[in-house]
Amino acid sequence: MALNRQDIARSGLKLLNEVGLNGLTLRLIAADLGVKAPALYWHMKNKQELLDEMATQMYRDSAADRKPPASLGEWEGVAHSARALRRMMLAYRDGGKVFSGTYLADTRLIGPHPLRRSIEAGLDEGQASRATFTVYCFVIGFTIEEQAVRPMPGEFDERYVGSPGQAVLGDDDARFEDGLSMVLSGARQWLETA
Amino acid sequence: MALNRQDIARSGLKLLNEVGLNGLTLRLIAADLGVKAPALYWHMKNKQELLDEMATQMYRDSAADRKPPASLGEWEGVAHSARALRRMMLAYRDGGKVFSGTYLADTRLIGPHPLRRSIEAGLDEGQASRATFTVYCFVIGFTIEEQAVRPMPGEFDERYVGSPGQAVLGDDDARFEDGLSMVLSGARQWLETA
DNA sequence: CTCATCCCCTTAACAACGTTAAATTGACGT
DNA sequence: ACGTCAATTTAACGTTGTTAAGGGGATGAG
Repeated sequence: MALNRQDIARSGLKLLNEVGLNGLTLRLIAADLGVKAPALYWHMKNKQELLDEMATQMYRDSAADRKPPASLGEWEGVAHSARALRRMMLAYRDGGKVFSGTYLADTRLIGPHPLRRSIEAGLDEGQASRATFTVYCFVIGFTIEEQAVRPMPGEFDERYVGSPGQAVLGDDDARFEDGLSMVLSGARQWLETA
Repeated sequence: MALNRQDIARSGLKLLNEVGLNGLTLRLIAADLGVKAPALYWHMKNKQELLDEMATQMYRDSAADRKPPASLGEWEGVAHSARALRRMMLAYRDGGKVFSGTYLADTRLIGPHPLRRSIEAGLDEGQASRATFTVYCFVIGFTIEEQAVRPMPGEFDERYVGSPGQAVLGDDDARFEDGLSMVLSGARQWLETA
C-alpha cells in the first residue's frame, strides 16, 4: 500500500492535463492518491523534486517511442527521436515547461549516443554531441512556443477533424517537420565540413 | 508620481535578478515601488499580465541591440539578432522562462521581416517565416537549457576569469555559435532548395 | 507474548502568496 | 467650496508549500 516516487509522479502527470501547471498543487495530488499532503514529504523533499520526478517519468514512459528502429540510418534515427520527444511533451499540458526546466532524476535514462556508430568510425564525439544538442534545443524551443499558443494536449487532434483546430494543428506539424529538416541537414553538413 | 505598467515591469525585471522567478512576489515589487501590493491591481488585472509586461519590456529594451547594422547581409543580420536575443534572456535570471512563456503585450514591437529584401525579390513569405522561426526556436531552446544549468546572469562571466565557471561559460558561447551556424546554414539551404 | 523499532502517514499549524472589496486620499475642473 | 475621478491603502479571504509533532501498524528480538 505504501506510496513511492513513481506513483506520485504518475499522479502528478495525470492531473497536469486536468488542471495545468499552475493548478497543480500538492494537496490535489495527495487527494488523488488517497493521502494527505504532508505524506508526500516522506518521499520527496520539496515540490521541485516532484516536478523533476514528473519530468523523469514522462521521459521514462516515452523511452520505447523514442528509440529508433534498427532499420533506420543514424540521422533518420535522430529525426525519429526528435519527433517522439515533441510528442512526449505535447502529451501533457505544459509538458514543455515541465520537462525543460528540470533535471532528470535518473541519469540511467540517458542512452547511448545517437551517432554512436559514426563516433566509433572516427567522428569527433564532442562535435557529434553539439550537433545532436542543437537538434534537441530546436525541439524544446519549438514545443514550448507551440504549447504557449495551444496548451491542450492529445485528444483534440484526431477528434475534431475538419474543425478550425485541425488546420492549426496540421500547420504546427508541418512547421515542425520543416524546421526539423532544416536543423538536421544543417547539423549533418556542419559535421561533415568541420 | 502615479505608477504605470512600464515602471512596474522594470521593477519586476530588476528584482528578478535578485530573487529569481520563484521569489518574485507582488508584495516585493510593490515595496520596491514604495507602494502596497493591491495598488498593482489598478494597473494590471493579475500576475500573468505582469509577467507578460515584463517580457515585453525586456524585448523592448533589447530592440536596439537586436537590430542588425545596415551593413550586414540578411543572414548575418539574422545571426546578429539571434545572438542579441540570447543575450537579452541571459541578462535576467530565469529570463528564458519569463520570455518564452508569455505573449508580447505590445505587438508593435514585431518589426519588419528579417528577410524582407529577399521576400520582395520573390522569396515565398511563408517559407521565409518558417526559416526564421526555426532559428528563433533554437535560440529559445538553447537559452532555456543553458539557464537551467547556470541560472545567474551577467557579472559572473567576466569577473571569475580562470575559475571553473569561465570554462563552462566559454563552452556555452562556443556551443551556441556552433548550433547557430548549423541552424542558419540549414535554414538557408532549405530555402534555396524548396 | 511483549516490547521496542522503524516506516509511513495524520493532525495541526505557520507564514506567505495572489486576489478582492471597501474605505481613503489627493488633485482638478466648476 | 463642492463633487468627481484616479490612484492608493487597509483589511481580509482562501490557498499554497512546508514543518513539527505524534500515531498506528507491521516486524523482529527477547
